[in-house]
Parts: sequence; C-alpha cells; structure tokens
Amino acid sequence: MSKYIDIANDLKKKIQAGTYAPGEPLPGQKNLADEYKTSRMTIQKSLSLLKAEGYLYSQQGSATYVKNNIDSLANLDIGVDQYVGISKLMEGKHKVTSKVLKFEIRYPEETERDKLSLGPTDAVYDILRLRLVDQAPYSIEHTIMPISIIPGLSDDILSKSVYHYIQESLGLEVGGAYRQFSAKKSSEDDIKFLGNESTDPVLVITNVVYLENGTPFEYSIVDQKYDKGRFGIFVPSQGKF
Amino acid sequence: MSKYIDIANDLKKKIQAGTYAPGEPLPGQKNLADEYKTSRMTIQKSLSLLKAEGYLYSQQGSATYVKNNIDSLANLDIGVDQYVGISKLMEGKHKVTSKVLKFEIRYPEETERDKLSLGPTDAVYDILRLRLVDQAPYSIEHTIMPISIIPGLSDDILSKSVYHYIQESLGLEVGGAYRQFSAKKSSEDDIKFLGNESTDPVLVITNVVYLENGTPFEYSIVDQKYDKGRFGIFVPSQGKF
DNA sequence: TAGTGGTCTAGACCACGAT
DNA sequence: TCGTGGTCTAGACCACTAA
Repeated sequence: MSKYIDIANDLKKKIQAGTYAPGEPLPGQKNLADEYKTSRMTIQKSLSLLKAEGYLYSQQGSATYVKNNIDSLANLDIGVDQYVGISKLMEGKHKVTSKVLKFEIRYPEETERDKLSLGPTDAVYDILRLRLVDQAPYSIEHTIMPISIIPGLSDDILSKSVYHYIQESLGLEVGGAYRQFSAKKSSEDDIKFLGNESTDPVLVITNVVYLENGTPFEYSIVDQKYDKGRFGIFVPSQGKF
Repeated sequence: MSKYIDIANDLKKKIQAGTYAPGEPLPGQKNLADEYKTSRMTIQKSLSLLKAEGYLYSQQGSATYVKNNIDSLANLDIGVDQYVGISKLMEGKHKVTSKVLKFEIRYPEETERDKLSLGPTDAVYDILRLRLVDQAPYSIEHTIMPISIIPGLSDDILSKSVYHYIQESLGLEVGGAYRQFSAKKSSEDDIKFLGNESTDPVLVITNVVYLENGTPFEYSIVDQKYDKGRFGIFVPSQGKF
C-alpha cells in the first residue's frame, strides 16, 4: 500500500485506541511528518482521508482535532460506505447465510441496460437471494450482473460472498457505488420470505456498483426489514479534502 | 476560492456541457496543468473532487475518463451530499414552504446531549416543522439545535431557510453531516400532518450536522412521505482521492 | 518503449487563531 | 507576532497501459 494510506490506518488505530482522545488536537502536521519520516503533503493526504470519514476536523490557525462523537460512527450497524456486501460487514459479530431463490441468465431489460451500460444482447445474471443474519430473515437482494464482467458465477459462490469472488478470483477492484434510499410497503415476496406482515414497511436500497475502471457491474435492489439495521454515513462538505 | 476548486468547477461545467463526453478521456494531467497554468498536483486535487462525486474515474497507464452513467446522478431527486435543507434543494424547480408546528426552548434530553455534545443546562430549540413542496405535504422535520451556537432563531427564519441564516447572518460554515436511513410505520403525527394512511410506510432520515470547526449544531429526525423523493449518493471506494 | 496516472518530496507563501 | 493548517509548485520516481 501507499505510505499515506498506511499512515491514515495507523492514525485511525491510535484514535480508536484512545492515544488521540476525542476533542484533543493531533501533534501537528510538521511533527507527524517528522514522526513518520515523510513530507507534510503526504501527512495532509492521510489526514484528508480521516476527515472524509468523519474522524477528524482541522481548524486553520489552530490544529487538527479528533471529533467528539465518534460513537455515532461506532453505533452504526452498517456504513453506507461499505460496498462489500453483508457477508463481510457482519464478519465475526453475526452469522450471515444466504438462500438463493432464483438464479437465471437472460437478456437485460431497458432499465438494466441503462444502469449497467449494456447492449440488448449482453446477457446478465438475474439473482434473487434471501439473506439471513443469525438464522433470521434480514433482506431480499435482487441482483443483476453482466456475465461478461463476472464470468463463472455459481450457486456456491452466491450463497457465500460474491465480492470475495470478484476480488480474489477475478482480481477486480471495486471503485465505488451509487446508492438510493427509499421506503415502500411490503410486497408479496417480502411477506413470503422476510416473514413481514402486510402492513410492515420496507427499507429499499437501490445500488449501482462500479469497478475501479468505471465499469458498472452490479445493479441491485435490496428490500430490508425495517426493524433491523440502519444505514448510516458521514457526508463531508464539498471540496474539503 | 482556491484554484483547485475553481478548476474542478470549470471541469464539471465542461462535463455537463458535453465538452468532455461520457466515456471519453480528459486531456491528461500534464495538458490540463498547462491549460490552467498550474502544476500537476493541483490538477490532481481538482480531479479527485470530481472522482469523489462520481463524475470521473482514472485508469493508471491510460487516462482519466468521464463516467458513462452520469444520468444516474442527474435523475436524482435529492443528493445525500446536500446538507443545505430542502429550501435550497428545490430552488427554482419547486415551491417549498414550511409550517412551524412547534417552536420551544428547553433543556436537552440525554440522547440530544449525547448527539450534540451538550451539558444538561445548555438550552436547545425544539422545533417541529411541516415541509410542503408545491403545497403538498412532503416531510415532518423534528430539529434540535443549541441556542448557544445558533442564537436569535425566529419563527420567520424557520419558515424560510435556517441554513441561509446560519451562513449569511451568523457567518458559520457547515462542515459535514452524519446521516442514517431507516423505515418505519406512520406515527400519529405522520397521519395527521402528512395525510398518511395508517398503513403507509415512512422514510426516516436521522441527521447530525457539524460546523466546519467540528461542532455539532443540529440533531434532526425527518419523516418523509415514502412516495416522494428518494435520497441518493455516490460512495467512492475508500482511500481513492 | 513511450506516455499515462499515482505517489512523494522539500520547499514556499498565505490565511488564520492564539497570545 | 508566532505557529498552525491550507494551498501551490516543479520536479522526481514508480506502476501501469498501450502500441
């Protein structure tokens, strides 16, 4: 990894360990540059990462401080900036399993062609999965992926972690995701598979996930039980990096 | 403004105008540096802003390209990265009005003290507003703000834009916001003020908004009609700036 | 191999806060 | 005024892609 990412991770560790306490100033860019044997520019790049994540804030003329309410971040069930799928999110804490309800190959519909930048003859996987956390229904994930980008997908991979397969076996890197949030009433499937009452609301997360090279490779619609995890994110003010 | 922000805005304009078309490469950092009479480092800082917003992606060894599906961004009703309140969001397109349902001053409860880093004797505003877009009920916003940070709040300001008051009259800058999304069933207030049926779901957005200096100044819970706007955001992969 | 973007440097100057 | 963070520079080297 690059030096500035290493330093950012080290600083984050120290913040979480309490070496740099909430409300307290960091040693100062000059000092940090000396400590890590690097330049101020590199330190600033490290700090900018932690600012974007909401750990730090800088005050010109004064210092860079650790934010007071980092507990808000820790109290999170799921961060929006996690695009790795729940398998990895829940790692250690909970047992995540998946039941594949549908796994087909077909040609894409118009919305899917639009979201994934595909032509009418570029076949896609059409996948419906029930995700369970600690054996209890958690969400229904409807996923569309182009087979040209993610070849060799199998039932076995689907019930484990698709992201692990993409990164480890295919050697692809995820570049980012575009997410939308909305609410709706329970559908037939929500009632059938999530065990919802017909009056239960559902949190809907619509995703378009991109590879590092800008290619969209996943269009998914997730129906999540409303009384389970919340999605949270820190949104830095524009241009403050 | 700084040079790198000016350049980023100029590039964004050219992308939106089609000067740099989707899928096409940008002129290259060296050329851009010459064109804008600046250094490569500064150009990279500009590009990083647009990458974080999802407009561009770079491929090492090749070039920096305009993303294909910028329409996804344009189709958005509301961006999560907008912390400016709906008054400004809907500017021009729709008429936003507010009806103040409650406006009190009291001492903060424990959750509020926690979220806003306050002591038990730091008084807060307790505000309940019904937001209407084009005369139709849109959301109910329950807002808690410390009077010490935002003094002089009035009924008149509340029915217009609080953010405008904070920035223009108080001279404060917003640094970022922490947001959580969830869904719930309609409450009594949702039925009464939003005109919901008792079976209608509600999209709930919980916010903690920070000033540039890291001070939290707003804790708000927004109940939004589920059939109205969606919230969307582009989430870049960690460390890619 | 040539040209691209990614990282890093060692300095400079400025804006701002604390004193 | 002094020290902080914010911006910017002109170059360097590396990793990678494309020809």
